Amino acid sequence: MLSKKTKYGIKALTCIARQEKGTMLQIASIAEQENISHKFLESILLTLRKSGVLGAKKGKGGGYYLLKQAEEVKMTDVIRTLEGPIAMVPCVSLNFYEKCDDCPDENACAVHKLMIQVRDNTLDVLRNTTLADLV
Amino acid sequence: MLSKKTKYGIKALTCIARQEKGTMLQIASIAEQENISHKFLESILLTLRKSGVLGAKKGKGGGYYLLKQAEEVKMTDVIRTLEGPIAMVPCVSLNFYEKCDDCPDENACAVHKLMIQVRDNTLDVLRNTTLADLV
DNA sequence: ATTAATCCTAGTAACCCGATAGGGTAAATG
DNA sequence: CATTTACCCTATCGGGTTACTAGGATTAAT
Repeated sequence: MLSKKTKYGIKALTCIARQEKGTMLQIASIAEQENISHKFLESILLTLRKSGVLGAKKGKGGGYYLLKQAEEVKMTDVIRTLEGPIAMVPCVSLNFYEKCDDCPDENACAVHKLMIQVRDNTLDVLRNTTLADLV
Repeated sequence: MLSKKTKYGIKALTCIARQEKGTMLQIASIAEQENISHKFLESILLTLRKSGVLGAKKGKGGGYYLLKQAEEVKMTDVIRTLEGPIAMVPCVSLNFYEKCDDCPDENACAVHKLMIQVRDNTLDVLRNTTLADLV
């Protein structure tokens, strides 16, 4: 299940991407448009800024803006930043790999085999979808 | 993330499927083979029995056995039984649909659009993988 | 100086997951 | 028929995560 954090994050990004280039969008404005708790959204945008997708300007007239072209913001990156692993099981995760404590042999594991396929198909979608495709 | 419940369930099913037809496999035996807590596995197999995939025989010499051909046990069914929805967001779930409380218009929602694609790709894999493919 | 905005740390209530406890029930065996 | 074996079922609990909140610090325009 996708967390609300990720869901809100993607929605916020599309809001910002729809903005004319060079203009700012404020937390309050996004929160109202998308029915998101202001404070919660604040923490989400902070994470996105730290990850390098968003820039922010403080003070009066400040707000958030995209640092990259919308075409360059891949969904894989956004989801990994906000949600964590894309794989359904740590032992098939590319970026967050972890061995299972049960399972002496990964290659013999039915779940492993199955989840690699699921992961590859999901990655295929997420890698080829950018923010530009969503606005 | 796949819950351990589902993970263990799939592993247990493959154990049972590997068995010669007509023979029983006991909880204790599966638990030991796959390093799963005996009691936890018990509750998982119970769920699978109630869903109609497994049959059980009580008493001495009892155990679990497949009620269907391994080729007929689709991963979609198993996962829906143990994990619940396959979709990453309730608003794109076929079997567990739920409207989002934010989101006035689903068709205008970026997350919705994206997650439908992910769902379709995942379903494609899970529908075309049966227990027989995993043993 | 004041106001408006982001930045940042901490905390918390509610929920879910994995596991356990403890007995109940059915069936085979001697 | 008693005993043992193995599944059936409910309840509970600790720990972790999620979604959200509080409260102020910092920065920048007016």
